[in-house]
Amino acid sequence: MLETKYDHKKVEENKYKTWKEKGYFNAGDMSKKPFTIVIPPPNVTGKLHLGHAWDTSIQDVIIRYKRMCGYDALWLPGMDHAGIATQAKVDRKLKDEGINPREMDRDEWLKRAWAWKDEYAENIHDQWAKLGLSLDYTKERFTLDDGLSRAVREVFVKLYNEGLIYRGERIINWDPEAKTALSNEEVIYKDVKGAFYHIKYFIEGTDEFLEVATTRPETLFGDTAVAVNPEDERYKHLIGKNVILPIVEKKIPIIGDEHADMEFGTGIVKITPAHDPNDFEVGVRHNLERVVIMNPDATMNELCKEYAGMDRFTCREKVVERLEKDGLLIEIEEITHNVGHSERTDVMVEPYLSKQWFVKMRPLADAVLENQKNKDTKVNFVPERFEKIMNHWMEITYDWCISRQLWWGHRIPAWYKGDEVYVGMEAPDGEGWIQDADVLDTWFSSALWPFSTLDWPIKSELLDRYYPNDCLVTGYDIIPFWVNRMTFQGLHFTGKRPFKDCVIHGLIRDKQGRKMSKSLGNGVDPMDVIEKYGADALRYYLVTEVSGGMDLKYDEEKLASTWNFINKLWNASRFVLMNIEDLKEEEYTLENLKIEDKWILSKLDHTIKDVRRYLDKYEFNNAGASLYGFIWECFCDNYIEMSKFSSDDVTTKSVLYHVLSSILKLISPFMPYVSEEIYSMLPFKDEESVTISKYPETDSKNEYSTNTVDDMIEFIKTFRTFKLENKIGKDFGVKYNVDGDYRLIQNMLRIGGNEIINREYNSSHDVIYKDYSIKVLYDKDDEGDSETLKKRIAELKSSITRRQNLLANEGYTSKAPKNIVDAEREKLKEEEEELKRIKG
RNA sequence: GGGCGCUUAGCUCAGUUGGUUAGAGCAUCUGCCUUACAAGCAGAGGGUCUGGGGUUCGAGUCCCUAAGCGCCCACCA
Repeated sequence: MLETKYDHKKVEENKYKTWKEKGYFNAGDMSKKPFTIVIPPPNVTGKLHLGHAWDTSIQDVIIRYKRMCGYDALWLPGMDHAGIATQAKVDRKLKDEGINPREMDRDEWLKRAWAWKDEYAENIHDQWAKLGLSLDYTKERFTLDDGLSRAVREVFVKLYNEGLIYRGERIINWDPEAKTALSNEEVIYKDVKGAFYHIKYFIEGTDEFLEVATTRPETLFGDTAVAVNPEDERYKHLIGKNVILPIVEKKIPIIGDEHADMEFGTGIVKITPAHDPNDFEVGVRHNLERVVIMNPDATMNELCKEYAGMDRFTCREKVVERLEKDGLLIEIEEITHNVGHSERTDVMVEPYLSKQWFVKMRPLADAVLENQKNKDTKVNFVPERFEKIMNHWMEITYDWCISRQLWWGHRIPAWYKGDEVYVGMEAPDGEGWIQDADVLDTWFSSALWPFSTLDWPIKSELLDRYYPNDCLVTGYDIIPFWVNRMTFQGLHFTGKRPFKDCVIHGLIRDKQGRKMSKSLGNGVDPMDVIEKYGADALRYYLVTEVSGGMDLKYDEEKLASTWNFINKLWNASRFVLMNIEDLKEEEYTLENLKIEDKWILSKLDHTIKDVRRYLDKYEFNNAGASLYGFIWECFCDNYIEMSKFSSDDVTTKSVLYHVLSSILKLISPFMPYVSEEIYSMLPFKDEESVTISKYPETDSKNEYSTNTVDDMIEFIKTFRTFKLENKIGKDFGVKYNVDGDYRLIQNMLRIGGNEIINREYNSSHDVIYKDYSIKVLYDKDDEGDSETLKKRIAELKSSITRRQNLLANEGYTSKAPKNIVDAEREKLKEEEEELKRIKG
């Protein structure tokens, strides 16, 4: 028998291991229709956070539901090598050991990185297990696996041969800490206090100067022109002349270019083509020299005279001091502006001229935009609005910088010999070829995840059967990084969308609404939550708390209340199990149903219908609310109470059994542990585990009208309210004013017998609801109608007036749908009758 | 600058294609140890749905508009 209290620790012990050993999570039943989800691979950098718990819980609910619905459900697990993030962590660890990672042999370093990966992958496995995720580990993948690496090379080589990958010298976002290029998506813009330095650039051979305003005076070493707008009346006559570059004392031309905004600042811009993306474009138009003035670590290089070797920020100070001394500094205007920072290392990104590999995005993005117009082949976002985010990105996207100056990742399959470049799956024959030292952006391999995990480019059974994936679940924050890229790569290489549905959830925030982050220290470890409330509570809370796509404010009180809900289910089960202990399978029957049996079976049927409908639409909050209401209100508060008066009846037992086992199945995708625990204690069952049982289906046999019992319940409530408001204790009498079936009402109110009048009372009151009317006899000191009665009369009167007015309105009766108007008339009639009865 | 979201009970959130008197959990108040559960039960109170305008017989829901909060994208010499 069950303990009186739900103990999540006991319940969640050992079950996962059994499920895994039994192979419940393994896909491959070819007789069934496949349903696939591929997990968003977590980074092997560390622990899973609450966001992962949310993301994976949603997926587990979907996949368990589909599995129970009879699909060959594959949920493929895997992890991401997470290039820059992992490399930074491994480097830090090495530094802590006193080792300079960049002085290590590359292969030695990689050994350390793989050791790190193994360690953290185990952590993640443990956490997945605690969460109870039904992953098919036989198909687990890692982005650096041989197969996936092959897929990466294949894609690189093909895109290169198609002219969609190229190598070029461009201004890229440079992370001086990690010393690597970054993509635009890896740059976070933050408001930073800075200044406009107004500097005099003297016009060659004159005493006149141009007032140039810049936020980055230290880059003047790389200036190769000064631009004014060609339409600018103030300066256009100067175009073609030269200015003397301060400190450097070099002549540079004044050019006319539309990049110079007449309205902004002084209208004069210094042009530094090697250190600013806009200036780079200007440089291309005017054929300007590109002078790189920094080293990869963002210190100034040898072109910067005595400033060489200085950090860029120190250099700025020194240059400003020097300009001031030379009388070239006009003004320092303090401003706040947006400056790019590296997503991973948080250092200020340096726009930097360097040779990198790029994916030419335009044709790939256009293909996505085209495909999204086709209802049958598009990626369906849930909620729909997130499609706009992808489409917008596709519209404005520009070439993707994919090379990273890191060690941890897929080596770029390009080899160089002098000026020759070879791109191929394997190293070219012949002597003297040197492979590109760089690796690919992590997201390059992630972009292939939906099919590279299924053996692509090998045309295997896996790929054939499980691709496209049915569903992808992820947060809206990684649509640009990942969803978009999977979509264009999927389309380009398989000719199909990578997944049919893309279910988007929000971010987890703290109680104040702030994003959870390491720096704020407001993060919550899902393992701590599981320790305290159990995985079932955490899962149910996360999955059902908010509607789709919304952020979730983490609130521990809600977990406590979810725990209470499970405890309620636990105790209801305890009651049922106690009552059906002796129920034999062969006795089980749903014949000879009493009215309350029909009522609960019908309510169950509705719940099944709702939950299925909501789950099919990925509306987990609605599914949760539906289950919660059914379990607590319909089953516990009403049916169980009613059943206590016919507990020896084999039909009652059968109904209790039927409803409980249905509840366990319905809730199993959300709460796999507790449902399993209780299911295992049923006297007989369809399957050895609820995990592999069949998800309940609606049954037209159970479509009974629930009105009668609903009305009785309303009557019971009215009666109780009356008693409470009039402080009536146990001493009162009742008289039945109207004939009818009062059995349930009597039982629930414990007023057994048709008539109880123990003695004379000085007061009485009719409690009436719809077809039921009971006179309550009691002692009362003061006179007059009871509050309950007054309230009901007032309620009825106002409602009747409202309905009369509504029905008198011709616009309403002529334009509103007939069934709604009829229902209105019907209700009016009922209320009028009730009022008449009350007033006697 | 462009776009998106949010604003509903004290708090956290639901609210299907417009259709009774807007719901839930927590919190509050009242009464209960009623043998499944006091982490519970039975009740109660609490909302001019951010403001303004419009469409409609009818608006929390659709349209316009204003405000506050949050996010995304772009620009910022």
